[in-house]
Amino acid sequence: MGRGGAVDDDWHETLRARGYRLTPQRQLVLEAVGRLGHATPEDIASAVRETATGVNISTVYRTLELLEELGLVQHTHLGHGAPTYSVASEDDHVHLVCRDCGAIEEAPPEVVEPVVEELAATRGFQVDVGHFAVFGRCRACAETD
Amino acid sequence: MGRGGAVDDDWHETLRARGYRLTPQRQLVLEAVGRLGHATPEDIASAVRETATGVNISTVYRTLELLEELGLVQHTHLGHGAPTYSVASEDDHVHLVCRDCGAIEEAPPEVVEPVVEELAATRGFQVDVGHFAVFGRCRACAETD
DNA sequence: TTTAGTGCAAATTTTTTGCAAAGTC
DNA sequence: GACTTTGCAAAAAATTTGCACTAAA
Repeated sequence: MGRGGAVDDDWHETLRARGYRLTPQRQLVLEAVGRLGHATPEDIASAVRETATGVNISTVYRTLELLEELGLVQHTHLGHGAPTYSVASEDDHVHLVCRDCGAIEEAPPEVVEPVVEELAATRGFQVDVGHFAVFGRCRACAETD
Repeated sequence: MGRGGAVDDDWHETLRARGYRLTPQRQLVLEAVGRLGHATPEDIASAVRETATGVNISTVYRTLELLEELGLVQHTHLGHGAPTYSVASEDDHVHLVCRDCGAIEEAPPEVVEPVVEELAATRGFQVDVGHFAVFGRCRACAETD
């Protein structure tokens, strides 16, 4: 499931480099984010609660905020309510959110490449592909219709 | 400010056709949505409160839900917290949200045309261009950096 | 030991819901 | 007059914050 041993230790450095401490809660939250993929703070709290001693929900919020500030995780707004978190080291991808069933598909960034370039060229707008959210209806829902 | 007289009356029909009633609150909310552009329920409530007798916040929520169901308004998630509403009769457009200053630019749908077509062809995913939200940094913020 | 981090509980903020009164058809 | 809608207030989420206690370094 890993993508090389280095990643597993990098965050220790990242934390200490800025004077932050290494705690089991932070480790658990980071692991959960990686394991769950797109997960809301609530999802993460639940997952962590099963796996271990338990991490308080407010600690989850605080930890996610910290990890995001450090660039270890990032959040994306997928349309409904809560933002979802994922580890930043993973490849960026475009999110396809189905408005009917809520399913989330992912597509490679190349798909939106032409748009990204055009916006940069014509408007100087630098697209953050990781937060690129596309709404619509997935194949399954379109056919059910 | 109008875009033809027909539009002003159409919604009366739309409401009555389904047995809904025509109330000043509904009219005020719909007007405010059109006037404000991308507005949160809260924004709309404030705007309406100034203009008239006042419409309760819960009525604003209920009205927006109804108007959306009728296809008169639509909401878009632009990244931060609250969804924003706009009248559905206006041309669809792509939202460019700056992650630094929060500014919202709009781009014509042609910009994302190639992406829309590719997703339809390869995945059967029907993109709702009106909800297409692109995150990134606007020219001004990129230069300030 | 010293300072950061956590848990807990209370405070906020945002949206939803129940019901009686008021309004539209 | 019958049946919707609204306003109000309370109920539910979803986040945030203050503080005493615990734990890294």
